[in-house]
Amino acid sequence: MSLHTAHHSLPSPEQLREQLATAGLRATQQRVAILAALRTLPGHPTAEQVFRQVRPANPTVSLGTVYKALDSFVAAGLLRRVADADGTRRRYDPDCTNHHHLVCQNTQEIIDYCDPQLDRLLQEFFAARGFENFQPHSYSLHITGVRSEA
Amino acid sequence: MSLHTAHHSLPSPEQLREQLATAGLRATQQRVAILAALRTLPGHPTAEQVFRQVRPANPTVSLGTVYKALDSFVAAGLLRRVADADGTRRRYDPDCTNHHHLVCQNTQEIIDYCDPQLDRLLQEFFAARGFENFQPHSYSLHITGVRSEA
DNA sequence: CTTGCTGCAAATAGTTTGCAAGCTG
DNA sequence: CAGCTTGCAAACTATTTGCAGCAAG
Repeated sequence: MSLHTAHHSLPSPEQLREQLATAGLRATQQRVAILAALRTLPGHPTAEQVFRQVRPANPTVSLGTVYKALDSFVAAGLLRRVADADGTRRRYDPDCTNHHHLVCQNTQEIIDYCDPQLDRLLQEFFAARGFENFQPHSYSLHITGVRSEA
Repeated sequence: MSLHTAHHSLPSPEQLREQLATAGLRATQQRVAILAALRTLPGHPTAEQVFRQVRPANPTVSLGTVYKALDSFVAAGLLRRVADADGTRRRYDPDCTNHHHLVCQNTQEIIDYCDPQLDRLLQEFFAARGFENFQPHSYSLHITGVRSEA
């Protein structure tokens, strides 16, 4: 079973600029660098992690700018805000397609998990069942357990 | 379909004291009051909300104590820490049995949702499927949508 | 009695905001 | 060149910590 360790080929600066433009955002150097970092970092990075990834090559970028850029990305739908297990910090999920999460109880590690078959199962289940006063829109399954060494 | 608006009958101080003792915690006045508040408050309260609930009747309880008590409750398995949608604050879920959540996109409201049939479905699905290097333990479905007026 | 718990206040962590100066379209 | 964006620092919010005194078992 594949756990979808997202390694899309890394986009070029031009592609990033275009993504920003399409989203209706100004393609500043900082935003391009931040978006690039998001495509590089695995999992669901925090603002701090993005900052540390971006900083070396762009010593002028400030943490505040990272926060502002991430906010604008979320508003533009390029990114999703997710809470980490503790709820102490915010994480950003660069994958906006619907997916599920495996959470390791020991390490707190969060692994993305895609499963169209599961999606179908849930769709069908709730199509048949339905709620009285709630219109479901999307489903995300949070699977808690322990990572076993393969 | 019932949405399980948890209204167990409220436990007496003695029962609360016993719950604490059973969990291996000293039954201080503060903890009894805090545990009582958790049984009263609907949904997934924040530390602040618990504090405001407890304070009037117990003017001596401090916010710091609420935090410490909640932590010890979590450690003892009386409570679950959950993150709110924003990930900015921590919430505490007094229901430690397995359940799912409906999240309203408009109001951010979180509604508990119990469904043994769904639980069974998930159990069966993952029993058949299995992961390569992950041992699933429990499943929690996060259903995003909009609350429609009934 | 003795060990853990409380209250207070100060410390920390994460995020937001205000504003002058800079860059993008 | 108009207006969004940046960088910086200060402000906030949520949570943690240190420690002397108190109380539960």
